[in-house]
Amino acid sequence: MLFGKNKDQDDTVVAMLAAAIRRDISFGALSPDQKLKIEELRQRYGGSNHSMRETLRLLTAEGMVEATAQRGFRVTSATEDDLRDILMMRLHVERFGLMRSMERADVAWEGSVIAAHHALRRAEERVQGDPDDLTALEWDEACRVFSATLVAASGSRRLIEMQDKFYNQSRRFRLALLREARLDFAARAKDQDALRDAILAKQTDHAIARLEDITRAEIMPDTG
Amino acid sequence: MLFGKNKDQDDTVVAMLAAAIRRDISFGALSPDQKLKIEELRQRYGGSNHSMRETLRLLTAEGMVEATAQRGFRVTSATEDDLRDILMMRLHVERFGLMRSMERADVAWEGSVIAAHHALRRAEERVQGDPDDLTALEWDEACRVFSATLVAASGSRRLIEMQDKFYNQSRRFRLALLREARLDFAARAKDQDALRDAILAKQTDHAIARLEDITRAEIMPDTG
DNA sequence: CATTTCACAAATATCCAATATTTTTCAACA
DNA sequence: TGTTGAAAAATATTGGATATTTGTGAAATG
Repeated sequence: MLFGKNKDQDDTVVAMLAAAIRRDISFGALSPDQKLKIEELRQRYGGSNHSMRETLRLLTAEGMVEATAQRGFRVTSATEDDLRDILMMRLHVERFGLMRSMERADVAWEGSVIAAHHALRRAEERVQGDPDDLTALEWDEACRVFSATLVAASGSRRLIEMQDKFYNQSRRFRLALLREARLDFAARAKDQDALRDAILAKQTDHAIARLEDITRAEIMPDTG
Repeated sequence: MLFGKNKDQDDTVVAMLAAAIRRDISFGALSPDQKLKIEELRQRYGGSNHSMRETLRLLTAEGMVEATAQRGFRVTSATEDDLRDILMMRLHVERFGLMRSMERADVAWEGSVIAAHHALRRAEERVQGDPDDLTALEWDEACRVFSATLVAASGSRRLIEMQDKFYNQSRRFRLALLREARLDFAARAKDQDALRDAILAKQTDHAIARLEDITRAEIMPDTG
């Protein structure tokens, strides 16, 4: 029992469907505002009509899909304003979470920050150039883990959940930036290193400022 | 069908079930951590097994219900820590939203603040003593509208949604405080008036401080 | 010619009943 | 005392069917 593995993973059909559709939305295979008809989705992803409905309801909760009564589901729109709104919220959550994490920091958390930063650096080196989808996915996962680690020691379950939710919503935009080669990897490396160092040096204000820099660069990649 | 009433409204079965269960959780008819078996719920509220599943999935997204794979649903637990976490998040969201609203304030918004404050004051007067459920509901609704109004001009759809979500989660605790007569209505009136005045006077810092006072009084009602 | 109306097709929401899978219970067993 | 392994209970998933709503286009109206 002590070493029982975590069985709460993607066991269920609904969870698998959700993962597949979530990924396709993130990669743009399902476009913003696209109508999601149950029958078509079933043909593409499998599952029964009810499983598909439940899946879409789940994705609606995550903000990837929007539902209108009596008018079905569609992919959440992704305008410039949406991007700004999502990243603004994510920054706000992560800023607050990072502050709290730094207040409650212990050695284990500092270790996980270092580890996540290291993995991120490696992933960023690998993803430059012309990455395939798998490399892009690994890079995105490293980004996700790094961001999640920042708030992991905040002690607030709901804050952690919210960070995850907004990260997922921002993923589409981030992958689009990567595809279009609009990311300044040199600047990112510098900011990420500075953020890690500020965290380890317990310079909260400095860390927050670096976090803001990193996020802002994803809102306006061509100006800063 | 099962609920022959208000057919003219756009309410779907799932939405009606969700409203009923949400209310019963808020009022404590469904206790924290209580197992929610589909069959029992169907007997009590009606609906098919799928509608009920979808409803529970919806409530899960709102944080009122928790789901575990292969182990069904249960009412979200409501410990002292949960209360603190929820109110901390709500305060954080409302604080940020209020700041943004005050930056972008216009006459229409100021008017809605005044209106919401007025309705809240009336509702608070009426709910003192030994209120019945309907009065309590109306009071709660006035509280909700007032809080929602604070962030309504923030310009961020997601911030507004988040405020609503955390308000809904905090409702249970607030109604419990009312039932147990642990609310200091005199202090609330004073704080609410001060908050409204600070908003209209565009004293952001002061308004934020009053908002914090109000929220803190709901976390530790007997010490403030 | 523009507009309204209405029937019909498409899509969505819901329900009933049945099967498969997974947990939980509990008593026999070493 | 602790383990094992069925039986029982609960959950997850499916299929097919029906009601309800929405969208569309042609005929009717002024």
